[in-house]
Amino acid sequence: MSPLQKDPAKADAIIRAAIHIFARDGLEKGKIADIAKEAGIGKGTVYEYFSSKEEIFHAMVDTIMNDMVDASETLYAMDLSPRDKLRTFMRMNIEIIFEMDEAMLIITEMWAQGARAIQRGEHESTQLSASYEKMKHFVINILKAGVMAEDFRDMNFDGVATLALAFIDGFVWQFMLNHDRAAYDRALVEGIDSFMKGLER
Amino acid sequence: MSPLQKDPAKADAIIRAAIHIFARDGLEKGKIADIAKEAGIGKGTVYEYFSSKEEIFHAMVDTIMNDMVDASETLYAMDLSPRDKLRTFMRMNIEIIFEMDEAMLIITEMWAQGARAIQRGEHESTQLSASYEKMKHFVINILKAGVMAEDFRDMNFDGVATLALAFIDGFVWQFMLNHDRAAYDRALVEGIDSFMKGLER
DNA sequence: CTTGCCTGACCGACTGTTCGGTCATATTTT
DNA sequence: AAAATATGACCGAACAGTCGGTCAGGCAAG
Repeated sequence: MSPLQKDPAKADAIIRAAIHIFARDGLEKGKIADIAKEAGIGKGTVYEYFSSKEEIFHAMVDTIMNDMVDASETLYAMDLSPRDKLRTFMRMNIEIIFEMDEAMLIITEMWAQGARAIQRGEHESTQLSASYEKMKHFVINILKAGVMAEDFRDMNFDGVATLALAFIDGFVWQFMLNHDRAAYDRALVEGIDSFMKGLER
Repeated sequence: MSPLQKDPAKADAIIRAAIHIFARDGLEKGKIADIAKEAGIGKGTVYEYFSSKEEIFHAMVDTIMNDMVDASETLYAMDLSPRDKLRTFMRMNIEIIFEMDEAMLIITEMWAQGARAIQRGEHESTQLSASYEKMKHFVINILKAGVMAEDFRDMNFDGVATLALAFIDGFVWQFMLNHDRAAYDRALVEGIDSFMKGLER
């Protein structure tokens, strides 16, 4: 499971290479040989650091989700009124995810993989949903602060946080297949405005 | 790419079998042999109806997206006030997608595939986004009717429709990895309420 | 007999993983 | 200091399993 001892920097280089290759070719079609080449090492060496392709998947998801949660945490730490904070949190989160476009493709595939596992009756998919829960708690806390400050109406926090995260993901989603920057900006502004309006007292 | 002379019912049976197998095993790992067995025919016969695995993908996406658009169209045709219509449209659409859970998994993978193609510079991904545009237009028309009837405030229709669809997709998404029915119901009610509240005048 | 669908054994390309061997560097010995 | 030795990171050729696609023959209908 763990990047064995050895040189952690090299393990990280392999992960970065893997993100690049798997984003380009897909989880199944992405070849270990290509990852090795991309990382500037031999194919055999990859197996000195990770014992299987699957283990690379896991390490990769950890890296990606940590990056995402870290970014969200930074946004969450901003010193703003709840209203402005929520608005900025949503907008910036979307921007960040867009910039992590390679990661997004991988997460999409891993998500499908996790959903299949669940439908098969396995309950393993904690890796992705744990990160998701963390992000949801950021939103919930902002919402609670907003109600406390009388910025927002009273609400079911979990439901509204779900709406917020659904919007973020669904939005990124839609524009994965439609790189129309102008439409994107317009929709983002109006979408967030409309969402914020629904929170008013 | 070509549909087929031959027996269209058998072609359809192959598609249905393919949806089942690919949802279970993934697009890459799903085997033609398994699809044939599931459809109750020999592997060679599959190739009488489709010339390649890729062609099965395309036909499958067509079938799935047609089913989804048809379902949305039925909802869209309901005779309700814009307010109730939008509410019902969103709720029912989510229910329908949940019931098409196998299809959802496949669309997720195809979506990632399409996004990769676009990042590669190819502009092919019309198949999925065309259906998406249709659904968006249903929403836009309901919104327009709502403004006309003075149910809703004035708005940027495209932006709000994007929000609505993002919510639908993102919502289904979140619960692909978390089959908590109670949480799902609560979040859905509150999410839609909040969304609708953002549309008030 | 001819036509045409149907079949599954077969082929060959592909790729995750293994493993015996190489070599740069560290450590010990002289 | 220099030689001898030990270590383990590194490598890629070879292996073994997998699967999409083909095709020569089977079988039913007319």
